[in-house]
Amino acid sequence: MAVENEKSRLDDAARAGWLYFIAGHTQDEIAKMLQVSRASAQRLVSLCLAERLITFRLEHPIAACMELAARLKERFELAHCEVVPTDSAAPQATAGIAERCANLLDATLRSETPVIVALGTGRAVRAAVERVTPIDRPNHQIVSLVGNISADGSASFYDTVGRLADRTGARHYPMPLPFLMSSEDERNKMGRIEPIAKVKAIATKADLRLVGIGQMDQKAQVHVDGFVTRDELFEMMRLGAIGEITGWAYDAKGRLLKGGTNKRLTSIPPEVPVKTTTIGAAVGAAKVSAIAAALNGRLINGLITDEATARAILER
Amino acid sequence: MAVENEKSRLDDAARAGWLYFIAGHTQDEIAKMLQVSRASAQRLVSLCLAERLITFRLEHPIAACMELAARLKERFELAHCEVVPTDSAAPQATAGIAERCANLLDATLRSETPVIVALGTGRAVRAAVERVTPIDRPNHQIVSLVGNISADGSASFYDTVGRLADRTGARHYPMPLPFLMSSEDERNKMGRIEPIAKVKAIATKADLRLVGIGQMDQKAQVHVDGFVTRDELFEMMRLGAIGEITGWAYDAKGRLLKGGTNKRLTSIPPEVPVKTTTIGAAVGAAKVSAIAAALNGRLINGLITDEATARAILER
DNA sequence: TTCCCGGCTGAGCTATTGCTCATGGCTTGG
DNA sequence: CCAAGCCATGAGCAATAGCTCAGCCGGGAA
Repeated sequence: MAVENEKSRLDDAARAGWLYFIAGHTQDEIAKMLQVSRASAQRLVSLCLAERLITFRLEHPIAACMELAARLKERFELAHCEVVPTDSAAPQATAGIAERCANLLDATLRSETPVIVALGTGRAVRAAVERVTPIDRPNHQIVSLVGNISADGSASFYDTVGRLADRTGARHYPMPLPFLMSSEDERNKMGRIEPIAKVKAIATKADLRLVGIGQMDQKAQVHVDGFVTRDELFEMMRLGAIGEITGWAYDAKGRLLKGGTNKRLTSIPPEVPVKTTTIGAAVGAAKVSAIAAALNGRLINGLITDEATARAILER
Repeated sequence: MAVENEKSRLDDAARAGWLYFIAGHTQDEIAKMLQVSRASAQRLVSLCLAERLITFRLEHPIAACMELAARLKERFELAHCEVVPTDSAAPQATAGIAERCANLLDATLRSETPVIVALGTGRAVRAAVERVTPIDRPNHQIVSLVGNISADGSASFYDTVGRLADRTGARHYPMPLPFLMSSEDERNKMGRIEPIAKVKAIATKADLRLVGIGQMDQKAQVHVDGFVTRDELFEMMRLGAIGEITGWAYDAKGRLLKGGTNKRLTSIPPEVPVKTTTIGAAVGAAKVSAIAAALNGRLINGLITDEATARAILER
């Protein structure tokens, strides 16, 4: 009898679910049809869901992305995660994630109360800044996490901070230092001088950090862009470097390396474990290890990537 | 650009649909996530549904039944249709449909305002009456559509009207006539006498008619039960009889036959096309033709059957 | 350039849904 | 047989969703 009742209850749940989701009736109508109170009809619909009698199938590429994002968020305890469809014509293209990053920046900057946004390196970050909707927010602050004076003394091409400030009217704080100093000692000295200390102080209070993630292999962006030499790169790789964020190299477990260029790096060091919302933006098979390491080491607590990369990270 | 926008809109719709149906967020939350107003989020969810980006799958035997019922209702313009799972152990069993018929009777009889229920023949109808929940409704009326005096003058075993009246305290009107009279003339004469005319008058005003559907083959219930002889049955079959409702034989197109036993039948003739809610209750492969003909001929505007039978009717 | 049109948007209202709580019937164990 | 406890029920309320309407924006024609 108990089993009988149970079965008939599930039958009714299925009926209610069908009428609700498939036939599109209201619970009131269903209640009348099944000769029960509306409250019971509601319970039946709930039961149908709870017992997984009904399943939803979303036939759209986006569905897989949402699913992956949810899994990444869960697995790495992320505050934010977005996965965009992979552009099959150009799997490395940053356009997709840049759009999402821009959207995130838009959302953050839209706030009327002053916010501080800190920016790192990376093509995606740069592209994102270009896509930010112009808006007038003079009380916001944009701060750079990396030195943006290149070796020859000119302002770097990567003047993302300036560009973003242009678009928002926000005060901006570029880091008036070379990417690398000539020695650890010199780096430490520079870190103490007033303008640098001020930038650091602001960066510490950032509400949002948006950073690129670089892999440390022969095609490492920091090397390609001429910030580190071939020898420096190789040394870091020998020390176990898998990836870098704002120049800070870390190993396969996401631990910042003690030696090599990290000693002379002027970039603002990542908080470990991260507390501020720190979104990593990166795509591509080459970056999978670097991204996974950053996630594991809690160097970032947010990720914007594409479907292929997300899948690869989860399958490791 | 138009295509671009369209695509991105569908992407958002898919995202919204995923977040709503799969992740279970509210539209308010989704609005915040997607940086749109709640109204827009609602539109996106609607769009997701409208564009059939999302589909519902109900993994339960009942789902197929609901689907079949909906198709039957549509196809034959039925006011009411129910399909129950086929009892694979006993495909002819009327238990399933009887339960539904009883439920329908319960619902009808529950009304406080007086209703008139008319009953026909059939095992399912009889079984349904037995399952009706007792309730006190002295102002309802239960009327028989068929003569319930058998050839030997005793009250028929099929005294469904009396049984139902017992359970409801309703006034009841059995039809005090044999199933068949000896001649057309006699039948017509009887039809005019006071008590019979009164029963007819009440039956005409019935709010609900619940009838069985019999097939006209060698195992026809009307013959098995001894209401018509073998010869009479064969004659009706020769005249094209496929099925019968309250004894009234009809052909494959659902047209009532002019000759044979129909001339001597005391049952109240079906309205053609039917206006009163008239529910046919029948299951079994043998009855498929008879049911289909009744549906096509608009002899009934409601059907309670099982999955196998429903499927067979629709596949004809 | 200006005007018009179509479609999108958000505000605000109403319908629908989800949930809580008090009640009562039913089962289980003594 | 009775008592205790469990679960289902329906009323009523708070949250959520759906819809209408007026206004706005962008694109195209004069």
